Amino acid sequence: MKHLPPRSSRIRTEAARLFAEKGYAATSMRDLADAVGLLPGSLYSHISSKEELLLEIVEDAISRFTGALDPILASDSTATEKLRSAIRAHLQLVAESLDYTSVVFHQWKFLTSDNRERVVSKRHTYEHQFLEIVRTGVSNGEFRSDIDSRVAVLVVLGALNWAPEWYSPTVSRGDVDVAEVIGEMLVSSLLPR
Amino acid sequence: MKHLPPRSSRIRTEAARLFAEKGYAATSMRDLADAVGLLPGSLYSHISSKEELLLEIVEDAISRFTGALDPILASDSTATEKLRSAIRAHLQLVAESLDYTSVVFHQWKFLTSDNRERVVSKRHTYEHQFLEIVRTGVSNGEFRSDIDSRVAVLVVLGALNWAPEWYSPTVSRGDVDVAEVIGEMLVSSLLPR
DNA sequence: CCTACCGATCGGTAGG
DNA sequence: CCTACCGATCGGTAGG
Repeated sequence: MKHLPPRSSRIRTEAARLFAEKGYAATSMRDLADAVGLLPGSLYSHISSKEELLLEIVEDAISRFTGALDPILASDSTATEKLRSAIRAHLQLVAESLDYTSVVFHQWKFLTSDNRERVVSKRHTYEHQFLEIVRTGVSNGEFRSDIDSRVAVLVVLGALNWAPEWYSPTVSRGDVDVAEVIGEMLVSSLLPR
Repeated sequence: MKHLPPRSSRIRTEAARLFAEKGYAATSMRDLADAVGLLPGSLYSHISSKEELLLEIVEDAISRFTGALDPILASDSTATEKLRSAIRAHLQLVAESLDYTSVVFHQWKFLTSDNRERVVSKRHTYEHQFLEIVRTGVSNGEFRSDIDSRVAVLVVLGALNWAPEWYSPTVSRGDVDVAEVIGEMLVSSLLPR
């Protein structure tokens, strides 16, 4: 019988689940306390505030995304291969931690002032990593040049960011690997015809 | 000097704006009352409840989307042309009514029981309209057959549903028509190579 | 459409 | 980590 994870990380996991499911604003600290088996006030010996909890979840999740892209960007693959790897890595993270991903993409708006700005800028970093791949591909002729690179990134990330809404371990259990299909579609959308 | 729209429709417009901006749960009836220049209690002579207001906004918006696809599906164009038209129509609606679109895609989760089920089923109808286009294209050879049609629809709608996050009248004021670029990318992603 | 108000619930804290 | 509680705010209503 394994021992449970330390309470504070248990709290973060449950918070991510609740924020993903009900939304940040509609999740009360009492909901969270129930989920981890504490009384509401007791949460505050482990966390400092509700928003701090959201911030930790969001920053942690974004770091995983940007971190997964670093080795891909640093590799000496073609832009086409890099884009395909980036898409695969992104969907892998989505599947691995659906709740965290869902929170980072849909709940970051509830952060206020400084917290919000920091997160927005980290998200821009992630978008920029994709942009770099696309731009490289356009300039060396791998990708078609009649498509604006920034729009391309928004389309690709749009399709990917929407994935937590429907992507689930079940979907990928079929005989086709859904992530590969998505990657194939999105890469194709950029290849010259 | 034009006269203002009737108060009840003004309430719905402002509600859509606030729900889109702050989220449904985080928008209070007091926020809404302030926005339309009434006292909180007075709202209830025009609407029956907060959720009813959300339901009206969401159902109205979905109807515009499915309604826009009807003539496209009924036309005798090729699947490729239909898909391109559907994408254009979708983005047109997004640009025209950003708030309503944002609410329909991100706030429908706050509907409860019956209301929620009705809305989910209307959204499925919309997805099915796209699915029909893609399936037709696959079976007559216009679209590649190695891509699962359902996944294709989720990718296309993912990219489109994400658009309210960044798509704005400003974006399309450049020398390129962003909607055309998106359409070109998404159609290309399905063409045989 | 306002006045005046309801009970319920919110995030968070003091003191142990 | 619990007991006991805070002021603020919530969606909504009765009566005019």
